[in-house]
Amino acid sequence: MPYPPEHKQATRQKILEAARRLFNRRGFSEVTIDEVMAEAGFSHGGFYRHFDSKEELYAEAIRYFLCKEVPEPWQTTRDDPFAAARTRAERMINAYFSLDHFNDCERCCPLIGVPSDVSRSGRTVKAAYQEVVEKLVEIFKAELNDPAAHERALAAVALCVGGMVLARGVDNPALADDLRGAARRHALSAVATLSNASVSPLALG
Amino acid sequence: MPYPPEHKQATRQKILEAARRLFNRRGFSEVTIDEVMAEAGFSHGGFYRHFDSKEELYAEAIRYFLCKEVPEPWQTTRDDPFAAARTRAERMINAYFSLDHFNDCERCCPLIGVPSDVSRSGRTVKAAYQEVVEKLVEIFKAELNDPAAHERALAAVALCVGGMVLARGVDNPALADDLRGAARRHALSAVATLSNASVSPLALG
DNA sequence: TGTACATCAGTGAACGCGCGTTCACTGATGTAC
DNA sequence: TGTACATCAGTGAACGCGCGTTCACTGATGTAC
Repeated sequence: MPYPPEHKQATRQKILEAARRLFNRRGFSEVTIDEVMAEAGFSHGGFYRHFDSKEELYAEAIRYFLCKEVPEPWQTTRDDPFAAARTRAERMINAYFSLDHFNDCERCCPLIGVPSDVSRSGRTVKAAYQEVVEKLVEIFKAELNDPAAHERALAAVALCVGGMVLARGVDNPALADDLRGAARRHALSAVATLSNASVSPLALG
Repeated sequence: MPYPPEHKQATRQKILEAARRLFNRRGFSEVTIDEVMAEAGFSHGGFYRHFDSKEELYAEAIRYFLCKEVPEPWQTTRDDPFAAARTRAERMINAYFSLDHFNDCERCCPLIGVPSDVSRSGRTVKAAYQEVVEKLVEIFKAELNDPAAHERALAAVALCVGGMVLARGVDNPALADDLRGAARRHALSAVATLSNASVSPLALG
C-alpha cells in the first residue's frame, strides 16, 4: 500500500470542492473536466482514478455540496449586536439574506445555487436537495409552539429561496435589495414567536 | 421577393417556440441545434438563416419566452367557482400554484423554469427576467391600498417562485404538495385586501 | 540503516465522437413580360 | 394565362474543433529483507 488510503480520499475531496465551485458558478455542462482538475490542482488525466465519468462527478458533486455539514457563510451573520436575543431561526434568516450570501456564488446555499439543474435531474439528486429543504424546515419550526408551525416553516423556506433566487435574477441592484428585504421581513414574521416579535430589525447590507 | 416576409418570421417563431420547450425542459447546453430544428419541423442546416449562432438563439429564446404576452397556463385556473369574487392577484396566485402549472415544465412561468441559468447570464437576459418580475409585482400590488403594498407584492412573488422551485426540486410528492400549499396560502394572505380576506379557499390539486 | 521492489496516484499525449458551423445544392414562390 | 427567371428558405453532406475518455508512462511512497 504505497500511499495511505486517506491520501486518495483527500484528492477526491479536492476535486469535489473544485467541482462545487465551478458548477455553482457556471453550471454543469459549461465546465470541462480539465477545468475542474486544474482548479483542484491536478492535470486532467488523473480524473478517472476517482470517478468513472463526468456524469458521476456531477451526481457526487451535487450530493457533496448539498449534504456536507461544515459551516457555510449563509449559516451565520457577522456583526449582529442582537444575535443573542434572536432564535436560531431568526439568526439563520438574517444570514441567509445577507449581502455576503447574496454575493457568494460559489459557496452559497445549494437551494438557490442550482435549482433549475436539480429540477431537471433524477431522484437521487432530488432526494439530496430535499434533505437540505427538510433541514431548514426543522430549524425554522424548532422554536415555534403553534399548530401551524410546519406550514409557517415551509413558507419561510419558500421566502428564503424565492427572495434570493429573484434577487440574483434581476438586473437592477435596487430591486434586488428590495426583494431581499421584503422576503427577509416576511420570513422573519413567519417564524416569529410571541416573545421575540419585537426584537430590533437588523440593517443588512 | 419570392417569399413574403412573414413567412420567414413565422419560421423564426417556430424555432423559438421549439427552443423554449427544449431549453425549459433540459437546459441550454444539453440541447443541440439539430434537436431544436427537428422539434420545429426543419432540418438543422436552415438554422443559420435565422440566427448567427447557438449563443444568439439562447439569448433570443430567453427573451422570447420571458416577455411574450400570450396567455399562459399559469395565468388562469380552470374550474374555480369563486373566481368572480377574487381579485386578479388572487386568481393569479391560485393559477400559479396549480398542479397544471407545476407539471408543465415546457410552458411554465420562466421565473421558475430557468432561474439558475438566468443568474449565470449577462445583463440582457437578466433585464428580461426582471421585466417578468416587475409585471407580477404590478399585478399583485394593483388592488392593495396600503403603504406596504409594494413590499407585500414583492414577498408574494418570492413565495410564488420559492414555493414552486422547491416543490419541483424535492423528491417526495407529499412534501412538494405541502410546499405549494403553504407558499400559496402565505402569498394569498400577503396580497389580501380587507374585503376579500374571507373568500373561500380553493382546493387545488 | 540501506537497497530493491511493488503499488498505484498523477501526468500528458493521443484518440475519436459529437455537435456547432459551413456550403453547394434544391425547390418553392413571386415577378416580368 | 403561360413561361422564363430571380430570389432565397430550407436541405443534408461535410468539416473540424473541443472535450470526454484512454493509455503508456513517471515518480512518490510504503514494505521486505
